[in-house]
Amino acid sequence: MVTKAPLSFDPIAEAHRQWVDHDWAPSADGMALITSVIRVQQVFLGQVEGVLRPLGLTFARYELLMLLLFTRTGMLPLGKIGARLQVHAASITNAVDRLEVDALVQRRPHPSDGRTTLAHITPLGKTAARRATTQLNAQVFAKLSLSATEQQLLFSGLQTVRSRAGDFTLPLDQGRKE
Amino acid sequence: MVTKAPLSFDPIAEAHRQWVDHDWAPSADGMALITSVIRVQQVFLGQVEGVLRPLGLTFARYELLMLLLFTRTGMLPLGKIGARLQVHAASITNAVDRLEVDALVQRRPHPSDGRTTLAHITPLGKTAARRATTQLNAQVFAKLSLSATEQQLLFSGLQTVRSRAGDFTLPLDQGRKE
DNA sequence: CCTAGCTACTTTGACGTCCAAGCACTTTTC
DNA sequence: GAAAAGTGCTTGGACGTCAAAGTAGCTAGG
Repeated sequence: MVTKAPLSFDPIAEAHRQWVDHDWAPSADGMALITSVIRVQQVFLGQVEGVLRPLGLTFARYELLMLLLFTRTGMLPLGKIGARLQVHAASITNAVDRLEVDALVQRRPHPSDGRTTLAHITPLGKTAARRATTQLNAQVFAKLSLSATEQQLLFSGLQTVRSRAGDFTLPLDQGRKE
Repeated sequence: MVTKAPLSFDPIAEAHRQWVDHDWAPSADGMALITSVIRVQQVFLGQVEGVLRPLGLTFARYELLMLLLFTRTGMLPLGKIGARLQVHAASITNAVDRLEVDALVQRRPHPSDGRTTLAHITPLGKTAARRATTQLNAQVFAKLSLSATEQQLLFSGLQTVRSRAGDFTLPLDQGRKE
């Protein structure tokens, strides 16, 4: 987590100032926003992994486990998992490999399509996923130190970005409020 | 960048629904927000690195270069760089190693403190940094597809998160608006 | 002085991500 | 039906991040 003494100024606001000083003002806000998202991700991911590490999980594996946990049959083709989690197929292969080593997931051949492999969550995997969720909820998700309004605003703005990035297309024009 | 066909629903909104269904409602918003930030970071970073790759840079190295570029003397101790960019010392060592291979940066001994190493940006490094900035500004930072208001709102919310995470402490109570 | 304790940086190792290639198994096409 | 094209997963390589351990060099306390 790096855990250093805090700076006495906001480094991103400082970068924004530099951008304006260098006549890049039109891009300054965009730069600051993108840099902020990257940094906040680092902060959040650090908190999440801090909770998961003692449980022998990482966020990538946790997400995969939860996806399977929420599935009626407890299994999903690796390809679908990649589409849902928005990660490269190679990353899924990697994650499933490690989950399989820990016996939290098991690979199974697809009954009708020989190319496809299914990832199936084991009882051990379900237990691990539930326990991790309990801890994440208590130690991270429920303590964001942001007002409900702020959280809603942030989520909504980020949803717009995701939507425009082509992550998904909402049936209606939700996710936007002019 | 993954570049897959978009889903017909928002996967994070779906996860939020699952959280509520499983009686984890109090943590659902936090989970959704954190997951959103992690995903949006992936999107932004992908766009940025897409521009930088042809230039032989990564975002980590670009940030380091810009930090040096903005310095009067063009040099900074590795430790300070780590503090400013909020990354682990080992990551700085790694980044400087690679930048040095490309002759964009040069390591120099600190004049008075034998433990400290300075990273000094070369003329080649300055050129690379400026060219990269021009492209990033034009192709990414200036085209965020968000209204100025939305950007401002997002930035502000994220700044609050960073501030509360201990990244920095503002002299006044800026960065918050109740 | 000289040892004990910091500090600053590097090294090594574990993971995650992506890209590019390679394989094997469909599906299409003629 | 056999070749061509497409799909799904795995492999190997390049990078980035962090944690932990190791190595100099600085700084205090006795």
